[in-house]
Amino acid sequence: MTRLTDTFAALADETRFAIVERLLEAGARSAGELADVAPISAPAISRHLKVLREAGVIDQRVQGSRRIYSANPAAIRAISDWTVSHRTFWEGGLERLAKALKEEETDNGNA
Amino acid sequence: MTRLTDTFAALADETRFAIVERLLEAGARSAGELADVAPISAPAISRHLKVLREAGVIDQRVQGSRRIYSANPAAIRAISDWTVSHRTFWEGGLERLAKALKEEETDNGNA
DNA sequence: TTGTTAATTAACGGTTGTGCTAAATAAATG
DNA sequence: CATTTATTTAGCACAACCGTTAATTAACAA
Repeated sequence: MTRLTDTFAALADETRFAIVERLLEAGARSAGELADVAPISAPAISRHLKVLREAGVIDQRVQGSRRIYSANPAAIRAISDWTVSHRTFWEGGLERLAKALKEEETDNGNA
Repeated sequence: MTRLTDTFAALADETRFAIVERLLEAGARSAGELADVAPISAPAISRHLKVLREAGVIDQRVQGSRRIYSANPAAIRAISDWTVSHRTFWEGGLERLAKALKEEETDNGNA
């Protein structure tokens, strides 16, 4: 189990956050396909991927000469769980969550 | 509007995370009352509070010679909103969320 | 106004993070 | 087998982060 602070540290960098968002929205991608998230060198991207991987935010699988990365659901869920554990503080009532849930049930569209 | 990466950066430090958790769980506290979250000097705590404040994670109000700090609901909500915006990725179905919500409705206890 | 308490700011040093270029590794291709 | 492509590792520089002690600011109390 990685600490939540490590997860936050991994997501605290704009480039890494952009990488994770890309993986969340577009699905698994190779290192090369993630190169355009920021105007930095390939080695810099590679190191960001390493940081994310070591924090457990993304997973890696090797496919030939490519390394395919994907977001780790558990990491995002851990963050969500933390906010939920304090939900009564930041959310006055249940209306908003209930409404969102209801919309999903009927709507069933994606983000 | 603060960027989410700034919020994550603020919460990426163990001491700052502990401060925020204390404020979330125990409510508003003065700087002095937060001193015991970590075995570090008062100036160190003070600077962490400044980082959290500048990131919009906590609010400060002055009361005589004390500075009273409190968690900013909007910051936590922003994190929650982000996870929710990607919920379909990390949450296979709605069962878990629906269950948690249902428990809250009847139970209504806190964390 | 003198002293005490609460908290911050200033100045310094050590560690960590992030970028670069160059080099290395490993698979795919001719 | 030589070359190209994909990606990482190595080594270096610079900026940011975090802790400390000393000094400062502000409110409170005698």
